[in-house]
Formats: sequence, structure tokens, C-alpha cells
Amino acid sequence: MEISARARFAPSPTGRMHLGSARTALYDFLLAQKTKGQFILRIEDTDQKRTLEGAEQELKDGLRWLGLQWDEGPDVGGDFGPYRQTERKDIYLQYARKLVELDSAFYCFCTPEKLKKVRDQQIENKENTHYDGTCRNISIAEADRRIADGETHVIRFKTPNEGQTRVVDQMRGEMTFDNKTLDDIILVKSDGFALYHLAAVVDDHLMKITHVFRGSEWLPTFPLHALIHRAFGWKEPVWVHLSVFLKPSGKGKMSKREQADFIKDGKSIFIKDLRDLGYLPEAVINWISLMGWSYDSHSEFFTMDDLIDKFSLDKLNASPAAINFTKLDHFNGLHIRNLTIQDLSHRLVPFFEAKGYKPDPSIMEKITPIIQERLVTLDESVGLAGFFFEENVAPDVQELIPNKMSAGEAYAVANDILMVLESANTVAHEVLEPQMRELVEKLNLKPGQVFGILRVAVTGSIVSPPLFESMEIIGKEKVLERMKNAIKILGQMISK
RNA sequence: GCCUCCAUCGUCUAGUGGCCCAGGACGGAGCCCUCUCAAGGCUCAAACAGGGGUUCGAGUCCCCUUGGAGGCACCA
Repeated sequence: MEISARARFAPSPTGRMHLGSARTALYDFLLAQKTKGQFILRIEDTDQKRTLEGAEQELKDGLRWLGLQWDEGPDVGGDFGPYRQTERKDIYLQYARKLVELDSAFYCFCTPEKLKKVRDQQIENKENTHYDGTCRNISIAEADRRIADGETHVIRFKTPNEGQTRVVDQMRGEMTFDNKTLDDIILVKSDGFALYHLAAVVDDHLMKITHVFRGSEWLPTFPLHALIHRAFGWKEPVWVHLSVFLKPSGKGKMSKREQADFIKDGKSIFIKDLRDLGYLPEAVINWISLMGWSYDSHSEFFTMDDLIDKFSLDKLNASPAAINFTKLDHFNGLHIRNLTIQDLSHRLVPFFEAKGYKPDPSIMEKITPIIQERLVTLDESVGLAGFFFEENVAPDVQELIPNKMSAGEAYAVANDILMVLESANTVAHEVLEPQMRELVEKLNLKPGQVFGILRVAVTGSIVSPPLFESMEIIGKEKVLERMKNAIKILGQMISK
């Protein structure tokens, strides 16, 4: 890893940015950072029919949110642009022609209908479907004549018929393919647009890409891409085919239907959703970094800087990984606790605002420390601390009555609590708590019983951040008000 | 069907021939701490898919089987 790597992330804007692409981009980024090279973003939009409105934006937003800023690419430019393939159409055409002249590609005039017939016949004969070679030996001169006549055509790669192709994947090692199993793939469509196979190879060469991380779905065409490089006489980049992510059960990729189910469950494989769900980019990065890579036998908590420092190709793992959302939760908790109060407090604000609260920054900074270690996602903070911003709370009568206590007893205790509260000249937790504990002893009760009533009265819930710290933030006036309200509710219960 | 890849606890993984009757983490169970919920600490259960080789010795190398995955478009 001595040389500076130029690693590219080359998504096609045909869908939403998900965990798989994020992990590929992460490895690209880490390698580039580690080697003081460049991380390049290239938009592979040659299939305009499938290009999705807004997809490129979501991609870029996702990368930036994750902290994967590209050194070259759309918006930032670079010496090897343009970085959007639709803007490079002529380049591909030029190289395709060159390949024809090199006798490594040929013009093909077969119609889609004819092709389909051939394929159907092959299926019937239980043969592998492949191009039948009809146009393979049409001379350039004849092809040029037919093209001049306006005949529609594509350009195909002339795959060797005999022998084998040996390719090397840095992570998986050497692989050998029989050339007769390789198809004469289309390089340029009849509309004049290059296909991925040509465009990616040409761009990787022209952009001086040294390392290609891509999904294992490219393994079957791997020999073809290597062959195209070789036909031009170009040096191949270092190839790494990352394994796919499997659904949590480990059985297959996640379907559209299952993706929808996960979102209902507060989980998602889409980066944008994860952000909205209250996950930290730090946690997502840490989580996906470990799906296919590891550092040693015991370290798991990594910041981006750690990863840049520790990343290496030889620790990559080729086996497919099942997505484990509970582990994301774990990492999110760890990274939340790793944030400064101020940082976390800022990140919490949008979640409160989304629920209609207008969180005061100074109050937020007081609340943050007492909820920090209780959060799994940012989103949860609202349910846990919303009561700080409410005018009043609505305690449930049953919850106001501790276990093994009658309504009447609870009512009496509540009044005792109120007395302590009223006579206290402060609700500072270090002062109030000892006073309450005195009351607990005087009444010969368990702390949980007295504090339970107080908690439900003040926070409206049986689960809350630390009680006395919470009351301090709420202020004496509101605490008294809420305690009186709880007594009223208990009183009504008794009189029934 | 054909081609290719992958194979250690439920899951993510460490392990590159002896350091492994297999280590860490998540999740699970239990205990401790404790004003609730968490967080934290400690403990426990839990795996080398099967079969052949190679070797003094195999989780680690080779082969087969099985299982899983990916691909077989004028998509990427």
C-alpha cells in the first residue's frame, strides 16, 4: 500500500443509496485516504431509461453525510472529467472503434427479434444462451458500408473462442474461466451509448484508477473486463470483488417487500432512512466497515480516523455477510456515548423539532447528559425527554400507585412528598435527594415506592431519566404543580 | 440448466500447519450496581457443514459431496 491509490466509487443513479454501496464507497475512501491518494466519484448513467430522478442527489447527500467526501467527481471537478458518463459518450465511441480496428470487437447488425429467436432455440436445446457469432466476421469495410446505409447496429466484443482467461482478484486470488463460456457482449448499444462493460473499463484507464472495489455480481463478467483492458494493451487495476450483503436471516438478498417491512420496524438498508431513524453516520460507518473487513481479534469500536489508520486490503473477507441490525443499535449507542454533550445536543434538536417541540438550546444541553447513556437512536430522545418541554403531563392513575400499595396509601405518600417539596428551598438534586430519602426512612418504605410516585407525577411515565436531575431541570414551580395534579388524580380515584 | 464465488458459535468475525479441547463482539441467560430505564462490571451457554486425502501434526493445504449466494439483457 505504498503507492497512492486512485479508487473510484461508480454508482449508477438508478436506485436509492443502500448499505452495499455505502460499504464499497467506504473502502474506496479508506484506501484513498490511507495511501494519500484520491477518492473519485463517477456517475454511471449510461442507461438513461433507468436513471431515477433525484437518485444522484441522494447518493451525494448520503456520501457526504457519511463523511465520504470525494476528491474528484461531480460538483468538485478534477483533472480527468467529466465524471458523468453521459457526458463522455464520444470518448467511448472512439475507443470502441479502436477495438474494432484491433480486431477485438465487431459491428453486429442482428436485430433484437433475431437474437431472441436464437436464444429461445438455445434454451430449447438446453444450450447456454450466447451470441451465435453471425456478424463476427463482417469486415470493417462492409460494416462501414452498411452503417452508411443507415442500418442499425451495435458493437460487440470479440471474445476469444478458445483457451482460458486467467484473472486475479486481490482478495479472492486467481480465477480461471473457459473462454468458450464467455459471450460476445455488447459494448455499444444501437443508440450509440456505451454499456457499462466498455464505459467502466475506458474510464478506469483514462482516470488512472489503480483499485476497483465492486460487488461480487460483477464476478461473471470479470474476465470480460480484464480482456477488454488487455485488448487495448492497458494495465489492469487491482480488482477486489466484495461479497453481497444478505438479509438478516442469511438467506439471500433483501427483496423490495422485505425492505419495506424493515422500515416499518425502524430499520432500513437505505442510508437516507438510517439518518432519519436517528442513526449516527459514525455508527453506520463503524458497522459496515466490519462487514467484510476486520482489524484484529478484539477491536471493534472505530472512528473514521481509526479506520483510515488501520484499513488494509489483506484483512478483507470474501464470505457474504448477513445484515445484523441489532449490532447497528449497539454501535449507535457506543458512538452516541462517545459524543461531547454539545455535539450530541445539537444533533438531538432536529428530532425534537420534527415532533413539534421548540427545544431551548440551554435546556437541551442540560438534558443531554442525563439521557446520553440511555439512547440507542437519536430518535428515542423525544419519547424519553419530551416531558421537559410539555406544559403539564398526564400521569396514569394506576401508574401513580406503586406495587403493593393501595390508592389511599399512595395518596398519603404523595401528600408527604408534596410537603417536602414545598418546604424545600431548592430542587437542586444534591439537596433534594437526601431530603426525599429522609422521608423514605420516616415512612419506612422502599426508595422505589416513594420515588416511583414522584417519577410518574413529574415525568408522566414510569420510565424516565434520573429523577432528581430531571426535577432540577424542570424547576420547582412546575414540579410542585405536577405533584399537586397527581394528588388530585389520586384523590379522585379514592373518592370513587 | 450452465458459469462463478462462498463455507468457524443464531449473527459479524479472529485464526495464513503445532501458540486453538478455537479468541472477540452483537444477541441470549444469570449475577452485581441501582430511584425507573439504561449504561457499566462479572459469569455462563453457543461454532471449525460432511467425507476423503497431504502431513509427525489440519479450522488452517488439496479433492469430492452438501449447503448457501451471485450471474447468464441493446441493466448496472
